[in-house]
Amino acid sequence: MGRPPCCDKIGVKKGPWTPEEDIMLVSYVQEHGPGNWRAVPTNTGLRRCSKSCRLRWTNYLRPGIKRGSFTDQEEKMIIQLQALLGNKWAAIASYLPERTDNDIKNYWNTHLKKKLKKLETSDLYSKEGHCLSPLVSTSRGQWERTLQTDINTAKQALQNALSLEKSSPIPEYTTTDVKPINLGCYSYIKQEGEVSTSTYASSAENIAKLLKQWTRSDSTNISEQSKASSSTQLSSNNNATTEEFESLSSFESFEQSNSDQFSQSLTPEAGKLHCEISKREVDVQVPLSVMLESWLFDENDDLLI
DNA sequence: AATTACCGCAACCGCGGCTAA
DNA sequence: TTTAGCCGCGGTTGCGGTAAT
Repeated sequence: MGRPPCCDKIGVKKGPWTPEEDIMLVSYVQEHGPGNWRAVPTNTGLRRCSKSCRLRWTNYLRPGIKRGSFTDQEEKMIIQLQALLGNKWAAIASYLPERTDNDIKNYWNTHLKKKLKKLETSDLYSKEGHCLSPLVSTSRGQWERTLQTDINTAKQALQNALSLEKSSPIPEYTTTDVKPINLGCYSYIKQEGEVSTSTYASSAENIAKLLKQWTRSDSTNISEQSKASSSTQLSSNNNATTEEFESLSSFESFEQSNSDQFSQSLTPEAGKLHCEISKREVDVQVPLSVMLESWLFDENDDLLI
């Protein structure tokens, strides 16, 4: 099936986004909310295809995206969720709402895959007598045993991660952890020589301001628009703005709005976990770690057949 | 100092699911 | 029922930065 690419129209721009384009896109999304992407290029005058606009928003401009290096907890979660779900990056990302699926996918491909490969070949690993990926198993029975072990391993690792989190909470995401500016845009600036770094910074601030105003003035609409924010890289060079964004930690609404879609794409195990999380989030604001813990250590868990 | 190799990340591409006409 | 178009996802590519030689 498939369809011809939407981006081979004449005059459609490709490549890194400029700050100006970012502002145009953010302004539009503020006004109309995310969605109806096909209308974006027409209504904004952006010479980008709708797909590119959506991607730019979801992977970069969307409020609440955490940038910088992954924490140990995040890393462990990704490893175990990957073992459970496979390369379902969007589903995995739903458990790490501050990370985009693209980020997680990149991190997996560039770091974790190698790490696990090393682990696989190491003596320690062979002593364990199992592997994290069911792909290496051939027979169904083998696969099921592997899956069982994987789930147990996942639980154990998450238990460790969560107990770690209790004793030493996940560090606050400070401005020092954040790249001051986007490298892609920075490279554009360097290449084109049209605008200086300070100009970009000012543009980034503008975007942050736009987002700030949006989240303030339209707070009732935020959940409907499936968007909320905690902090954003775009405001990283503006401490006051960052703090304001951190106070708006309502990614749960975003999670909730996509809950059904995510659940459908998950395995029964992960689906149950996800539904459980979603359900509880509706009732009360419970920390993710507590919900995970609850699911992980539920003695009546009937999924581990 | 110059060149090469590798790494990380943003963005693109193609496909499948879904839905409305 | 068929077809066309939109959306979202996963895989892949391209490019800038940086470490190694």
